[in-house]
Amino acid sequence: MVGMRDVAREAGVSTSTVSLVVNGNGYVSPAMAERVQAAMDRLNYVPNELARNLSRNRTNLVGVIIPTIRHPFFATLTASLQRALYEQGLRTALCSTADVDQDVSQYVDMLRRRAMDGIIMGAHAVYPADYWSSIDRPIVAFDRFLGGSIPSVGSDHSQGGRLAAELFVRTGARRVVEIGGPRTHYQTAAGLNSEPLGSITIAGQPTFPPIRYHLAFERTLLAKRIRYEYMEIESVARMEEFKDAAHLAFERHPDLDAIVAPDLAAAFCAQEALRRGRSIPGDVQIIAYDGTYVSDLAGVRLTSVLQDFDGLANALVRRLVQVIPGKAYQGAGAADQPGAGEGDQAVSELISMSLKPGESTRWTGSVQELLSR
Amino acid sequence: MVGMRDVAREAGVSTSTVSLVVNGNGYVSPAMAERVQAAMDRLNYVPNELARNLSRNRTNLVGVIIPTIRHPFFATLTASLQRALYEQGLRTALCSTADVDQDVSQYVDMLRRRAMDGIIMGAHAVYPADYWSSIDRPIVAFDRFLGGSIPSVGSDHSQGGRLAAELFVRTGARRVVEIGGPRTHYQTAAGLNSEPLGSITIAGQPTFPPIRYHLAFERTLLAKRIRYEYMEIESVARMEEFKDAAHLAFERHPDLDAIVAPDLAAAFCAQEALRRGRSIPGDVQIIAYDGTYVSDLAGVRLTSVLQDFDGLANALVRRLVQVIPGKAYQGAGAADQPGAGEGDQAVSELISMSLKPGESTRWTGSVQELLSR
DNA sequence: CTGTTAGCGCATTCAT
DNA sequence: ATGAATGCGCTAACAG
Repeated sequence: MVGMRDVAREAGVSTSTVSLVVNGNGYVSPAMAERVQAAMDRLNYVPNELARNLSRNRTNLVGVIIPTIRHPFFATLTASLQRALYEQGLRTALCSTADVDQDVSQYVDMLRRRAMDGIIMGAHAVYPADYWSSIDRPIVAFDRFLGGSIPSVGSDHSQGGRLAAELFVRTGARRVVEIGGPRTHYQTAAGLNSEPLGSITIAGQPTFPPIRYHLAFERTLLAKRIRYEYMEIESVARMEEFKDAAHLAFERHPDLDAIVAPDLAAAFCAQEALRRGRSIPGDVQIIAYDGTYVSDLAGVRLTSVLQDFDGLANALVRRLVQVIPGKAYQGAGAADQPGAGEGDQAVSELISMSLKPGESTRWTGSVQELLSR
Repeated sequence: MVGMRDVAREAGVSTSTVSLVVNGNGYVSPAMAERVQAAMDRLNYVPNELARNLSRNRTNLVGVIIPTIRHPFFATLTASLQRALYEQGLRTALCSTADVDQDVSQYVDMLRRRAMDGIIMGAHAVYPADYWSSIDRPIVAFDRFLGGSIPSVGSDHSQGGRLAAELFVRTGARRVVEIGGPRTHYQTAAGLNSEPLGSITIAGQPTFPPIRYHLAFERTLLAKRIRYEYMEIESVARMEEFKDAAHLAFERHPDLDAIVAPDLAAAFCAQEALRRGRSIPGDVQIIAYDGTYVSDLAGVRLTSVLQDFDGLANALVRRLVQVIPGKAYQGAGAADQPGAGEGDQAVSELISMSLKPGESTRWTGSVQELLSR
């Protein structure tokens, strides 16, 4: 293997000079640069990143921890994350817990051992209150709280829930069913922080895990005296559950006239409705919550409350880079916002959701206004 | 940061002893091991993998190159790969080309610079004939040929195509439409190897890229004088195309009575058929080719010719590990097959496909036999 | 069995 | 602007 010293010898210079031209850091006279470059070409020199990594104590690898990459939601998010990371010169290590049947702690260990520069935590895990903060390495959380000073980014589910609920209110829904994730996740999310479930403010910071969506949705509907039911999905990783849930929703609540559900479940609901001879959106209105490509697979184009995947990814990566020692965020961010340099240092950041019109809900005049929000 | 020498000093031993207990390699007296362990705990020692990597010239990272992780097919494959890799102590670097809008060569560079121990190449790319072999680092190809001695693994599409065709033959299909990937991929796959398109043997090795499926399918049908059309999808990365293709299939061939298509396209076809008031499988039979969870989203459970994702992943990873210097495959493999140690050294390996019964095709007596193959 | 020692390949002070 | 020297933290011969 040809190393830097070989190149140096070939070019008749020292290794440090070679290093400089390889990394384009300090100033090297054009003549020298030329000679070194020629030597590198001649010897077919390829820099060794292992060595560079050890020197700079960095990997340029970020772990993305999610339940399963097979789920379209996480696949979409991961795709956006990969792009956002790449724009910062970072590579993506895929760390799905369910696909490998492995605990999150294995990935955290890699972080500790410096096999990764940081992790983006988007999977469910129950740990003592100080577990995450005690790691003391770059971590950001997606759609959840990991405690104290660990930054987190997520969609503004409070707003999303309200959006969905108001759409149903304005289109005259009377009997609404919500299909959602495990309630235990909500419990632990709030419980570990010793906050009552009803409270949606933690440590003075906005709170965004799905519970907010749930609460905002429920609250808005009940205020209008619309009947409302919650149906729980056990595991996000088992996709068959979505199908069962769709079936059960109609079985248990034959008189339902409106459903909001994660888009995979929403797609199944649409099929179930049609199978039962109930028209969409005449008899049953459906809102897909999330808005991946799946919402187009249902037969009808599903109206959806969609998450801004690119926005989420950008925010997550920006936050992560901020906590990686000696790393600066590249591109539009804090720098060009005068005075905003240290502005958004709140530990959590909310990315707003939007309404994507489809054919699965009615569109009265008063609904149009929701779209422009 | 506390390093090995600190631990050594604390335990009153030398660094090499510490190294031995950390890695559990050589023999250390239990007493020593105990003392070292205690020192490590006391000092909260965490080994630094960057240093270990440099020493051993290894990353334990494998790049999985695919077009896009958003596509359910590649998501499913990637999930299986991640598991298979993890079982060999390897981590997964996600390298999708379309999601990042980046050339494959960037990832190959990482491989060259030793940022990864190897790559699994599952994306389309056009390079000169000797590009891949000249890299001279661990590479295996998925469903394609990269030239000379680079191992490749893929589904036995020849068998898969025959399976689909024979099912249609036996259920009396008369007018069949196949929806498939870009023909240019076929062309280059064969073209670069200077092989006529009709030939499906390259360098005496079995050939498996999708062209085989295509050819086997076509051949079987034409032998029975069944009318047959091919519809091309331009880009695998743009999922809307599947929807358009489904629409076009019915538009261009109103008299079709059987379709085989990648499962996303097949799902759309099912919806399109139902929308046009054509019953499934009465008027139109549909076979989903691939068999990810998507084939269950169509409303009817789609009959599918499915790829053995775990089998593919295991084979890919086994082959890759074989070409990683100084690395041995863990678990069931060559070792316990007496005499098979060096047995399957053919450059390409075919994983067989199977038929998954569904509601989208008819099931006559003579069809049952196909299932047991 | 354990300690000593010499790298792994590059970054990066410092003098010059 | 360049070069010589030192260190990153660990592994693996080799010697004892």
